[in-house]
Amino acid sequence: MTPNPGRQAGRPRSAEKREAILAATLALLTAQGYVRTTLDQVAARAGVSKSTVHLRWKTKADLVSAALAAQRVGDHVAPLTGDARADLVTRLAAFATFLDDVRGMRLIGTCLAEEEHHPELLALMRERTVGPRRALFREALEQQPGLAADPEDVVSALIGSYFADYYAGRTTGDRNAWAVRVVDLLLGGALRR
Amino acid sequence: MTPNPGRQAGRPRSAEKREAILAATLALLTAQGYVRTTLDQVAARAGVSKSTVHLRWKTKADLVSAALAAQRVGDHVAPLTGDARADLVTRLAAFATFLDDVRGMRLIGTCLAEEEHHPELLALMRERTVGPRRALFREALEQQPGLAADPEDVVSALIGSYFADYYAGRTTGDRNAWAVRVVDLLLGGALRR
Amino acid sequence: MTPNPGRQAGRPRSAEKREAILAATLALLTAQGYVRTTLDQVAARAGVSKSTVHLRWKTKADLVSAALAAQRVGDHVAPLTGDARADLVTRLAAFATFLDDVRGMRLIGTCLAEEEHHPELLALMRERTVGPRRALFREALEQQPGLAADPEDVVSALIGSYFADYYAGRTTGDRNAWAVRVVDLLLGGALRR
Amino acid sequence: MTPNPGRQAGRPRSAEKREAILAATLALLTAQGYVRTTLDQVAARAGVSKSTVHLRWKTKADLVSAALAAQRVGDHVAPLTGDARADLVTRLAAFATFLDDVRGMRLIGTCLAEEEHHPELLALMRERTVGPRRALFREALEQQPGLAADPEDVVSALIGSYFADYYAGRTTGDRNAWAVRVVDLLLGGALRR
DNA sequence: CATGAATGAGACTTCATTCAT
DNA sequence: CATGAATGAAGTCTCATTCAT
Repeated sequence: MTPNPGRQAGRPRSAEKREAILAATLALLTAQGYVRTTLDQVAARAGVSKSTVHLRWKTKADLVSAALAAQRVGDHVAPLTGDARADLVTRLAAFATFLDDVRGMRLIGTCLAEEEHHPELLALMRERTVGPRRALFREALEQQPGLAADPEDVVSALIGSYFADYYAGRTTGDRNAWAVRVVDLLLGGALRR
Repeated sequence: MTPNPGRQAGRPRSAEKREAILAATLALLTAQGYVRTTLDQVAARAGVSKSTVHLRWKTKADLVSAALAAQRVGDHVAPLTGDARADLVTRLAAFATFLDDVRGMRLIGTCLAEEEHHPELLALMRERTVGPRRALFREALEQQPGLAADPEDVVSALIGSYFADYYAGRTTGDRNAWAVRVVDLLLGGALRR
Repeated sequence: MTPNPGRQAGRPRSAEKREAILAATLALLTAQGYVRTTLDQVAARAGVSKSTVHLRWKTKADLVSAALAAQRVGDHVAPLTGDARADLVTRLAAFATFLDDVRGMRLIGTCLAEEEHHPELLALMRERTVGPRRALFREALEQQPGLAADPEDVVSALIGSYFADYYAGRTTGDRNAWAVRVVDLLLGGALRR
Repeated sequence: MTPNPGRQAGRPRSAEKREAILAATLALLTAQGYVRTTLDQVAARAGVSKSTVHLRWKTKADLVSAALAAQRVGDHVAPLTGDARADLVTRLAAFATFLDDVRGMRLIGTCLAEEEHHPELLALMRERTVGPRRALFREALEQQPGLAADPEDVVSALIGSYFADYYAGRTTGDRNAWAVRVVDLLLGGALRR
């Protein structure tokens, strides 16, 4: 009575479509935020019908969650060199460049704005993106001998410098020089010794 | 500016309604973000009709801009004491407490998320809120002799620490202790001397 | 603060539109049943926008309930003459003619079919239509001296004869002759005396 | 007609699935009506895929027609005893009990409601269900000597009493006592002799 | 034969905005 | 000035049906 459980019956789901849908969702999400992103847009951009989207994800929230969860962090991370200061600079510059490129602050903004209606979005970002990213900084930081501060505080100050600059509209052309300044500030402090 | 309360002629209650509408708008904006906030909700919360809202602001974007512009920063700011470290701690703790109380990150998130469709919202926040707030920190910081770093970088790291903590879901009960840690980290650096 | 409670502020709701919407709803309901009747159809037939419908009735079920509740029974009822047999014939013929004209069995069918999802429809029909209609027959019947049967049973057999004929596809051209036959059957019984 | 159960070749399980699908269709039809019954529900309840349903019946209307046509009436009919009154009571009570049990009025309601879009449903009911059922009553009635009324009128009044009671919400616990009352009313008439 | 994927048409509902009173 | 009616555009989700495996 039950169909052969070892073989998949029927037509298999297209993996390309899945990827296309998730990519389209993430792009639109970043550009317009959760509420403005419509399933029509997603379907059109992914080149599938709206119903195909609904076939795989029951609701819009499900789709968006899947798109966020499919994000990857840590591809192409430069390996540690043993020099904490240099590694922090490298990773901070890479982080800033990445967020610049993907307009990351808009996506982050959406998750913050939707915290009331869809707390799972922020939760997903924390789990899949924030956590791994912070771990990269912690890892680099732990190479540093004589660290006297709470590493999490340092990580927050590093990452937060990007956020606050963006929010204030401070633009920075050279991400490397910026990263050097921020890391030096955090490691050495603001005061002349 | 306020209509003479003893007279009947002119436009009675006009200013009250204006305030009520703007306050309702800001509250809803913070709770739900731009797109989810409807004019019906605003009108209901302000105790006026939807048309009354449209009478004063032509579009929803205008209304929201007005609500953001009406925000005030710097009420009840503690005066400087001459002790940069202490003043920074005071102001940072006040800043964090304020954002905690008004769920500020949601409003900020909305402005970031809407940057594509309504860049004026983020611009307004920068002009009316971010700028004045950063000035408070700069002012306190400039009391500090022997400052070797770019003050704007320090301000971004201070403010950004709040942002990054929030985004990461790091919760902090005692805002004062937290501010002490962050200010010490920024002024003294992460390394043992 | 509260607007003058004695006068209606703003534009009054058009009574014509209300009537048109309810009439359109009832007509479509009769022709197609609950589920097939769409708000687009209702709006188009009533000559209003869909939103106008929603302004007055929050949901489709509300609208349909209102349309059913607005039905009237007992307009143009012939007054009693004192002759029970004659009055029953008159009223039964009128009843059958009315149901023939308005395709009443379809509307009844819809309410029966929707009993699971929308029991309020059947309940409304019972309260507004069935009850008053049965009362007309009871009233006529009670004039009859020497009534030995339960009047409600007699009413059910009279009315039910129409239902069963319709369901069986028995067509009857002359509603008066049919009513005479049914009333005689019920009053006198099927057996030769 | 049924495939040889001892063989593997041909179309195994085909008949079982057919029965399961038709039974599921009828059950859902009764519970929800035509329009609300979806092929997904039918397939799920029958334990087959939606495509398997379409493989056998081209459209939803075809499937529903088949399900209605597959209904049987007259199983377990008590044989006639020669006593018309007693046989009518037996059969009327059985009829009422059956409709009570299978929620027959909802299915009937659906066919009435769909008369516009799918007249074949009502036609099928008349042919397969109404006709045979009425024949059972006629058969019992024809045993009665001295019958002065049109037998079809009597049958309609008997059956219709059930319909009208249901439509009016008159509930009856003891179906036998109810049948006695109705048959007596029809045979003897409502008047005291 | 049987399954599951894919789709186009359509339904209900929401909302910013414009009118009429 | 202020209100409530009226509306057009749009959004999410459902479903019968057709394809591909």
